[in-house]
Amino acid sequence: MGRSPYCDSSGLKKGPWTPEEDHKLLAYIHQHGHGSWRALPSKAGLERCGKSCRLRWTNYLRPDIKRGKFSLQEEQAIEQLHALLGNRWSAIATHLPKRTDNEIKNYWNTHLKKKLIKMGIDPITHKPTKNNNEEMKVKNNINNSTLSHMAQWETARLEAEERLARQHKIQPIPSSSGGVESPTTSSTATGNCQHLAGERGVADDLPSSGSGSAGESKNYGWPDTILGEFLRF
DNA sequence: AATCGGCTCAACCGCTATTGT
DNA sequence: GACAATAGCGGTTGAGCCGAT
Repeated sequence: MGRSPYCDSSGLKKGPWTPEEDHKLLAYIHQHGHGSWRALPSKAGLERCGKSCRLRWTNYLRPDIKRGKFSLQEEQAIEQLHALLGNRWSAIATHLPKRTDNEIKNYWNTHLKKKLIKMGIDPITHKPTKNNNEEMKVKNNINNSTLSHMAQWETARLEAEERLARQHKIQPIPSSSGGVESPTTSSTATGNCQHLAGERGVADDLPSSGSGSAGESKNYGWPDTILGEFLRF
């Protein structure tokens, strides 16, 4: 495939963003939306590639981003979602409103992974690395059976959502968003999560097995009841 | 005060998926 | 259907900060 390179090397700036650049990007997006990221930098007067602009916006400048320390609840949610979804950070991010996949990924790599290792838990399998005490075993049995169930559910749900998305292309549904959501967040994790929250009927359409492609890590909205039950463990 | 090492996190890179022609 | 352009994802890097020595 003729894929364009990450950034044309011709004089485009790299590295940390300056406040002026942030301001230019923000001002442009507020006025016009991002439209085509590829075309945005020249229109906004930025010497950056579109990808860099998109990253800056989604990971830092978006108004619906919460920054700062992760709460205990968020931390537990990440641990449990990671046990279920693996390193699918964007999928995990859909369940943590206002957190970006990049932020969650960083937090996982710098804090949670180490914490689990310290506790004698394999951060990949989420199983005890050695024979821990009986209490741990019982706890993990509960978790594993729950997670296994949830994983099946998740796979099936992905397929259903995929079908739903295809239907929407044919027959677009009216948008119900009304919050801080900028016009540019339509394809972001948070946006999709909120969007799909109103489409939970898809669960009724669950197939028996699935092969949700790895790349399709968008649109993970869980029914609150199930997610709530899941996060209790 | 200097410097060393570990940690954090914003940003980059390479890839795949999706969309358009 | 083939190809090109674009969007998005996950892994990795490196600059800057901070505490220990």
